[in-house]
Amino acid sequence: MRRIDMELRVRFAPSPTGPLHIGGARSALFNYLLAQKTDGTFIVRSEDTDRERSSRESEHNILEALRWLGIQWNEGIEVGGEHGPYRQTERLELYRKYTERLLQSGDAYHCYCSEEELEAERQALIAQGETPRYLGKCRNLTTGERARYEAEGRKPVVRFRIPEGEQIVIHDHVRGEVAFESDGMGDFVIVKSDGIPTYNFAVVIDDSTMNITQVIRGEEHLSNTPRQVLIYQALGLKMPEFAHISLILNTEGRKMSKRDGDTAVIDYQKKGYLPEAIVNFIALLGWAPPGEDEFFTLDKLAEAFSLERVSKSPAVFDLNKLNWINAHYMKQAPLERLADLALPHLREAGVLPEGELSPEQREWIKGYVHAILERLDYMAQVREFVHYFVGAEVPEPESAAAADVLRGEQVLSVLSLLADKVETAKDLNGESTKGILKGITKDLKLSGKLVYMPIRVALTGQMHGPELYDIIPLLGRENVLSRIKQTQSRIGNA
RNA sequence: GGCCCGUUGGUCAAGCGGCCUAAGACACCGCCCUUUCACGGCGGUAACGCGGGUUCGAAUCCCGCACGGGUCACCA
Repeated sequence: MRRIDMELRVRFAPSPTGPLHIGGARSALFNYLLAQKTDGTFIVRSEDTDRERSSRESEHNILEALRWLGIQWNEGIEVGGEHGPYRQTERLELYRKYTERLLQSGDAYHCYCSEEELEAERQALIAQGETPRYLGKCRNLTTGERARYEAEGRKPVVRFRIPEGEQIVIHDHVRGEVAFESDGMGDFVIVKSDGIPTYNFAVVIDDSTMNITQVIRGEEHLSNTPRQVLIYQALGLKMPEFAHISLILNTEGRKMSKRDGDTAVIDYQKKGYLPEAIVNFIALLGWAPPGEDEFFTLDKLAEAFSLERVSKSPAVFDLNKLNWINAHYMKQAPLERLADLALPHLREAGVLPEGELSPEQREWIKGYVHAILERLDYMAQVREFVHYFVGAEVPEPESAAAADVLRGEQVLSVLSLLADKVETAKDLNGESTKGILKGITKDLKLSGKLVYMPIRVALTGQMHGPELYDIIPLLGRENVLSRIKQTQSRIGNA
């Protein structure tokens, strides 16, 4: 066999009717990984035959999401290649030719049934406890009958003629051999009355003409595969190999749907998750690495990936684990990058102005992110900590216990000494703050607890939180003094 | 409803007939670290859906049942 015959060609073929979902991203990823691993070709095309719901905007969004994740394609939309065009609506002429062949050979025929007629047939079958399907009313129309329908102005669809009594066996790389009987299938529509092919037809022509060697897609396509196989056979086309990967479920064990909250890649991008964390996480849904290691870059994934280790059972999307993985990558990321990521969320929180930032502001963001990094699962959470670090106002003590801390007899002297030291400090930074705090315990001969806790509550209203030597410099001299003053007067009034 | 797929701890999963008195990870709980919390370290609780076979031996193979899911569109 020549090299060219052996080259692996895989594809991701989303329908541009919405954002890229987590499940779609995983399908794309698995295809991409296999192509990378084997030096094959990864193609992205668009299945936009649903004119009602498809949009260029969605297509663009999906492509952007793939790029953001780092999933690159070397052939297809916006990239080009020898097998284009890569949008189904731009390939109509091609489908027409194949339709003609099927019509000629008798493997397909025109059907003039109206929606009402079909619906009535469906209901009747359901009432009899049978599989709702098309029974083949128009299978053998005479020319006269056809002419009469045409005269009525009916626009026909083209249906594929399902052979009787045939068994279709699919060799699936994930599921093994799966057998279907042709008898339960009705003749299905391959070309709609507006001349646009349906998915099951177009996908066959595309995969075939693009020389796809492996079709890796979601399990929801498994039941449709025998229909596609029949078309390959009728047309005498070479069939790709199949691999159907299991679905991703929500916490209730059902297929992830919009109602479960964040199901699109963009949702996570907006919340400030890192793309490498998402990739790592979804790779682990339905695929198990050979060793103990759980952290994989895209390159490492491509090295380690294989269909043999893809599991048959569906996986539940576990946000906890995503968060853990994301936190891991955040701790490794350069502070500059994290600061950029934090920026939009801090703006939204109203603590940073729009427009260009001063170098001091940039430094402040870096300091801030650094101070709270270990408590973050994803970047949008930076908003939850601003009250510690921003503003002249200190929140009321969070609890009775916190209020109690401020009732200690040493508190007022601790606070006024702190105010003195902060006011006179040459430079307020982490180091100098440590010195100040230590100095207070020394000067007043107090235990650490009697110093640190009241200061914490006086400055933040909270019993817990980030290190004081992070809070104080970031808060800034004025805010610290103002917060101290505020607490002092609260104590005085109590 | 017919057809198809699946079923190991709460979750992701290893396991491909003896190495299993079933690995690892997330979550949870406890302890340690930290003059707070978090991070980190150490430890713990927790699973082969049920019933039949096959076999000297089954989480692993076969059959049935149950449960979950997918599909049966002029959606993809």
